[in-house]
Amino acid sequence: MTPIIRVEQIADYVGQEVTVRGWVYNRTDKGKLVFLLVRDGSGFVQCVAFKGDLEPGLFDQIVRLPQESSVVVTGPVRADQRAPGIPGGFEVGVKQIEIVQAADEDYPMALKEHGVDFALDNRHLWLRMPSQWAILRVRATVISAIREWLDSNGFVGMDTPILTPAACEGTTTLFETPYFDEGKAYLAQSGQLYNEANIFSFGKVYCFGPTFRAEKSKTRRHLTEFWMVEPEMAFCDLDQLMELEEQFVGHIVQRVLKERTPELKSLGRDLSKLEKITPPFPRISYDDAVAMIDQMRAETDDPEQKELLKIEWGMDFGAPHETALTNRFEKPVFVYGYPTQVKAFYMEPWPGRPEVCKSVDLLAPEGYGEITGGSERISSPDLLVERLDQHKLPHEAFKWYLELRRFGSVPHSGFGMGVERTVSWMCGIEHIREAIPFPRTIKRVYP
RNA sequence: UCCUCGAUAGCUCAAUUCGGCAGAGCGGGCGGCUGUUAACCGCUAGGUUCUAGGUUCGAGUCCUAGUCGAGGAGCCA
Repeated sequence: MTPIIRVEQIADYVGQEVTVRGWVYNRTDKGKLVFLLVRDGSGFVQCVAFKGDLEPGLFDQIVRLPQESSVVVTGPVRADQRAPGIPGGFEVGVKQIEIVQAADEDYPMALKEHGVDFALDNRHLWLRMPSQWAILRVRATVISAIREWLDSNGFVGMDTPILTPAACEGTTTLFETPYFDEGKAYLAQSGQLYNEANIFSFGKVYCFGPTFRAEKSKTRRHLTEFWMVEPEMAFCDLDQLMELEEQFVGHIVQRVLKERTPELKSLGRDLSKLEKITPPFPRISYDDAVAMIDQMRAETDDPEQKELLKIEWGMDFGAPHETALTNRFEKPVFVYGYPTQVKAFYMEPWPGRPEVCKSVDLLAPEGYGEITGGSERISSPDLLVERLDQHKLPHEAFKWYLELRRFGSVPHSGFGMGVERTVSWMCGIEHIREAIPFPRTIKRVYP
């Protein structure tokens, strides 16, 4: 019996006869010779058919086989440097071919660049293109690496609710939905507050799921529905948080490199840049970061840059600031100690400097910007009440959250990491919408 | 919410500073080719130039309004 193989393992079958099941991605016919580039989900492999090797009539069908036709191909595997594909360098000589379905001839995705609108309208088919296939394979590995590292480092996976009663952080806009007799519920934009409850039972936890933000952001870094992993730890301060984050991110990058090199290469990613991503990561304070940006602003001659890089102590960083800052580093860089006024209500103040809080963002290199945001949380019940009042947040909604500080409060910290931004950085792609199978943006909920 | 840009064949795009016959490549169809890499060669079909007005002898092109989209600011992961 001929083994049915996956293309990603084809190197193990050189010289053997195998069966490959998949779809015709491209067809090139040259008279009595035809090349089919077949994808099977695990890779792309070239299948070569000679007219003389096949039953009369069958070759004529293959020559006319439309793109995306489903086929079962059987024949010997050969190593051949000329053969394209992913991983490439191998081909299957066609001895038998079963045409499961000859696809319709009006398949809309051409083997070349498409406009954004067209590609997104056809996302259900665009997913079949090698670039999208490669990116989403990297995404799956990023997710797997996230869970693997947390699960093997004492974290307990906790699912936090997606339907929530109110804003976790009062600032951003929420999607709302009717909720029986209770009035309205809101789609979660973070599981953090629930995780702060969870740590008092489990010590170290993480939640991982979709989050929703009705922000009217229209940039290459934003989705309205995106995936976020949020670890939270009891007995953890800001320094320990940064140590943990760099181990975590380093692990994810190295595992992607180990398992997804063919995919990254097919995307044209510069692997040497990722190979450098190992702990420790540089750490700079917000104060120093402001000074660095101010200096860069003074050094640039570009008037547009000068305007974009305007900064004063107390302002949050915009994308241009982050990009300028990270361009100075080859690794992700921690920026810690942001002004209290630009951050959420629950962040622990810096000892002796109430205008600064114990927050930290991790900014990815090559212009990819913020991939994690975290902080040490306020552990004092009195201070937390004070902050709720300052932010004009209702005590009633936060009653349960305040109780966490009354029954065994401890220093604790956590962060959130955006999966799509991380995947975009790994893959070196331009736009976050390619880092999720079916992107949701302010202008798109189809398909 | 603001700024900038865009919309022409199924797709990607042309169509001359300054208005004058609607074009090419890919994809489709037909034919050719035993090593193609988004193959190549020949033939062929394919158009309400986003919508509505306006200027003009004449508008894809100029003007007005609108629709849709893009990426940037703000906000954020």
